[in-house]
Parts: sequence; structure tokens; C-alpha cells
Amino acid sequence: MPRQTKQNPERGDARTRLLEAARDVIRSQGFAATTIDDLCKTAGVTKGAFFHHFENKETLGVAAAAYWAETTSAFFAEALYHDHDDPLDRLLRYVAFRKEIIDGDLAAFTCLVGTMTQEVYLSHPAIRDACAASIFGHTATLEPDIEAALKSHEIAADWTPASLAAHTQAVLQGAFILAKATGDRTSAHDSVDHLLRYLQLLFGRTLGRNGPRAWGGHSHG
Amino acid sequence: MPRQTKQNPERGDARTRLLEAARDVIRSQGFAATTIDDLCKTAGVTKGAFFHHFENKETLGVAAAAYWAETTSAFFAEALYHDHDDPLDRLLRYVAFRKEIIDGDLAAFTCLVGTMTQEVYLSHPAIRDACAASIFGHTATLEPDIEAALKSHEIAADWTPASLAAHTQAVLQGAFILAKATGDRTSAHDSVDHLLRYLQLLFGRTLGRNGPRAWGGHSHG
DNA sequence: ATATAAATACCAACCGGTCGGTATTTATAC
DNA sequence: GTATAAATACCGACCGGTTGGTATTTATAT
Repeated sequence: MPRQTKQNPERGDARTRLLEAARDVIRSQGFAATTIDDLCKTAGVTKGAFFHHFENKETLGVAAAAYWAETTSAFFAEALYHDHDDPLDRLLRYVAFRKEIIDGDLAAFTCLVGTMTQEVYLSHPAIRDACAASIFGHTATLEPDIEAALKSHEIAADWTPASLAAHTQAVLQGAFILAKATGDRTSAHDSVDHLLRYLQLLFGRTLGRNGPRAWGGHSHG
Repeated sequence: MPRQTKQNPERGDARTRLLEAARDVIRSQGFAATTIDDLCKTAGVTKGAFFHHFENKETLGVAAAAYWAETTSAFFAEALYHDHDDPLDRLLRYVAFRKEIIDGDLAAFTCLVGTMTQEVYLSHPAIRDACAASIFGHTATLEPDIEAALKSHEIAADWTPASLAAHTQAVLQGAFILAKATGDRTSAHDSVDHLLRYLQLLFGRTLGRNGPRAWGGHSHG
């Protein structure tokens, strides 16, 4: 059986495969229930490879959170919701996009760092910090649009852009929990719809009776 | 050392003590990271007692979720937010109450069944179902007030009372995750404030510029 | 040749669960 | 009421598989 090398990179190197395995397995089983052997099996590598790349399980958790931050920020940076002139449009489109990708398998759309945070916030501060950096690094990308929307709509808010950005993540994280509890995605979709409605009410944008759908078309920015 | 009996219930029986231990330990460590020995140690009983009362670890998880449902529903049934004539007042007071109890130690205010759901939704369907029953049993208690508020405010909503009730729980669950990630409660408080603002906007209640605080006094119902 | 990457073999602690046994309470028989 | 029986509650040693982690060896790249 040939080993994976840079000259035979059919699936990438062992480190990346382990991080991808961590992303997938931890999202479906949780961090504590995931054994190192699980990860090695899923990644198709041996334990020796694991401990060559990671000092211990905690280090892998930190690296997995960092890997998650990298890949998701690249994913959202490429998304189409940025292609709008109005900052409020971009914000609403972002949330609508988040709703859209709540689709298919549960472990495919839920948040790795949100899941890990729940488990390790006391026992593994290093992982918790990496998860927090991922979450709030992402919310930070929303703040400029929120701030711009506040100004362009001439709203004197008694809340900060950062708090609203964080609130969007709270709703999403909570929606994931509801989805896991019910086993389907409708409750999560409904909750994101409430978030969308909140944003529209906040910024005084009144739309057709269909709610989010009314501006959800592909008209323009 | 005297054993605990029904005629000598100075500390309660082993079963209840194990359920209380499960509530506390699982909230701070998660389900998978909690060993049966952890629970026995915290409860002050032996492993023999554990397996006398519970078939296995999964059975304990189910029982812990059921115990959580019982105790929290009793806790909320006794709370003061019910003492208002207007159903919208009761709803807003409920959320304000939820905000108030986000205080002190993290493991003291977070939700056992939300935490467990994240970990076991695939590996232990029985526990997941018990958690779902706890969550949605609680949301069901909010629906009558939401429905009554819709009628009394003559609002034709394109959303269901059940979805709004579920949304309140999503925000709370998400707020707990943010609190665990940051290590403090301000982000959770902020998110619940956004939820309060949403409810006020939804039902067209305009209040003073202070937001939630404006109606948060102890004037009357 | 040497550093890196990865495979193999292995270990000690741990963990869920079992088991034999004891103490206490409750039900039954007379 | 009392002896007996049986159910309940609990104890703690023990077992076998698992798990995180280590030590050693082998393959590959430059």
C-alpha cells in the first residue's frame, strides 16, 4: 500500500487529512467522544502520523479550530452576498445565505467551533480560545456593513454593531441546536427567518407580505 | 456509616443525588467527558449504586434530561413573570427573566439538554429525544401567550407562535455558547436584549429610548 | 547523508460494565 | 406480634476492552 506523499498527493498530506477528519467527525460525535484512532481511521493514516503532526489531542483541537477559521473565512469571502452596493442589502443577503446553506446532512452545516466550545470551555481553555477567535473573527467581518447601514439609514441605535453581529451568530448556533434536537431543518430555517425579520424591522425596511422572500430575488443590489 | 433510606432521607436517595450530579457535572464537562466514576464521586455513592438505579450511561442521560425537564418546568411555573394581565407583558417579562438568570457561574445558568443535544444527537437518539422533549415542552408553555398577544394586538403574522417560541430558545442556546466562548456574560445579555427588541418591534410596542429597560420597571402588569 | 514523514508495535491508565455479597425495608404467614 | 421471605438499596473489587500517548523502525525527499 503506497503512502501519501507530495509526489503522490491524491488526497493531500496527512496533516490536512487529519484536520478534515477532525472537522467531520467532531461535528457529528463531539470532541470528547472522538478518539484519535477515529481520526486516523477516517483520515486513512496511522497513529504515528497523528503524533508526528500534533503534540496531543488538545493541540489537534486548537489546530482544527484554526483550520475551520481559515476555510470558513475563505468560503464566506468568496460568497456572492458581498456584491451589493447597499450595506444593509449585504447584511440581509448574508443571513439569507446562511439560511440557504442549512441544507442536507446535519453534520455538514453545523458549526465545528460552536460544538467544541460547548464541550471544552472549561477543560481545554486553549481550544476554547481558538474557537472564540474563529467565531468573533467571523462576526468582525459583519460589523463594517452594520455600521455603514446604521449611518446610511440615519439610525441612532442604543446597541453596537458588534453586539448585532454577535447576535446573528447566537441565532445560528441556537438554530443548529434546535436542528439537532428535532432532526430536521425547519426549526432552524424558521429561526433564521425571525432573525431576518428582526433586521428588517430594525432598519425600517418594510417589504412585501412575503417577508424575506420579497427581497430574496435576484433583481440587483 | 448509615445508609440512606426513605425513613432516613437526610441527604436524599442515591438516584436523586446522581441526577443532581449529572446536571452539574455534565453542564461543565459535557456528557462524553463525564465518567460514571465522576458522577459517583460527586454524588457520594458507589458504582454499585449507580448501576442499581441506571442500566447504563445512556439510561442515566435520558433520566437526567427528564429530571431537567421536571425541575425547570417547576422553576418557571413558580416564576413571577406570569403575574401580568397582558400576554405580551408576560412574554417580555419571561425573556427579561431569562436574561436576569444569566448570572454567576457559567455552568449554573447554561442548559443541560442543549449541551447534551449537541453531543449525542447522532450517537444516542434516546437522549436526544429526551432533550428535545424538554426543550419543546418548555417552548409549548410560551405559545398561548404569543397567540393571545397576536390576537389582542390584531397582528396578522406570517409566522407561527410555535416558531417564535422556538426562536426564543434558539437565541438563548446561542447566547450560552457565546458566553462559554468569551468567558463572560455580556455577549449573552446583549443577545437577549436583541431578542427583546425584536419582540417589541414585532408587536409594535414602542417604548422609551432605553429599550428594554423602559418597561423593565416594577410599575404593574 | 540527513531531515522529514509516516508506519508499526507497544504500554499503562482509564472506563464502562459485571458480579458476589451485605444491609435495610417491606410484604406475607400464622 | 413475630418469624420468615423477598424485594430494594447499596457496596466495592474486579474484568476486558479502549484510549491517549510513547518508542522504535522504515520510507521518502532533497
